[in-house]
Amino acid sequence: MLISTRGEYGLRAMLVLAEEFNADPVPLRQIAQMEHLSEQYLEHLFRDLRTKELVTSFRGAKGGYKLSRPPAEITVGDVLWALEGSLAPMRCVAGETDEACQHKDGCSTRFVWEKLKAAMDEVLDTTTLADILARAAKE
Amino acid sequence: MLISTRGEYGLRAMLVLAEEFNADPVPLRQIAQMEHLSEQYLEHLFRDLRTKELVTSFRGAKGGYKLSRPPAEITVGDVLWALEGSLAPMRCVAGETDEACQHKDGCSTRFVWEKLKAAMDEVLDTTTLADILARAAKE
DNA sequence: ATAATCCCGAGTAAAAGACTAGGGTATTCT
DNA sequence: AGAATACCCTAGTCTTTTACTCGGGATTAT
Repeated sequence: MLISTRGEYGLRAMLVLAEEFNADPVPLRQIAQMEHLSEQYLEHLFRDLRTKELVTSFRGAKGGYKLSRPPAEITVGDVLWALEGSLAPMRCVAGETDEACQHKDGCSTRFVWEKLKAAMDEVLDTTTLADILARAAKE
Repeated sequence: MLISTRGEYGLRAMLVLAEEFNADPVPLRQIAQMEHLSEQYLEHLFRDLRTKELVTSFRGAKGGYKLSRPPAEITVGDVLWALEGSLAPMRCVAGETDEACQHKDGCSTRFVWEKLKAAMDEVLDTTTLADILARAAKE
């Protein structure tokens, strides 16, 4: 019941890009060094971030990545969903691949998972990268 | 980022006991049959539920398990915490084994995990087994 | 041309998850 | 007393997921 390193590292990397939003693209090597992460591992994460159109890539020398949208328009949920796949506490409320609950007799626990997911979504969908930067700046 | 089968099965089993709170102890075999679960696997879960004092066991013929407290005094969080170990999205906010965040430069993502955990705890700590039964009865 | 980058498919080692096996112990019913 | 019922406990195993590494190819600035 934990966010994996994909989500953790990915969010940290996205915050670096958020800080550099008005500058040149940032190469992964630089992010890796700043955040003490494996460059090769980051590449995998960024492949997903790119296909989900959260970042734009620039190839070749002087290349790197930039956010596709301003930091205020990217939520934590966007990032985690792209990297973790799903953020629901239970498959039956994950949406996406709507695999029905196979308990005919009305799964009584489902409403708990729905409440839990709603509470999580509330935070994930309202917190943006800009919010995090603003919060960090105050300290 | 999912609740495991431990939490899922355990909660379902606890709901059976909640329904039978005023009756005789319920043997695991019966719960296993009703919920289509492995009896042996349930035994493992109930060991944890017992050490966390959520259920009381009665050995021998006519034995089984009963809730240690009324259904209105056992929350979903109690059950899941007993079975899943921790319910935080990130180790650094899990409490318990307080392993400090090793980012000296003030981990800016931490506040997200704290908000997320708070939102989850709100649901987990306020929803009781009695609430779930009441909800299920309405349908 | 060359160096700096992103791009991509495999492969792998470790950990976690989801159980099963098989014995022991306490209690009750007959 | 003895059989049956049930909890109790330690191991072990199989599968899936996680967290990476490896090695090469494509693209672009200088």
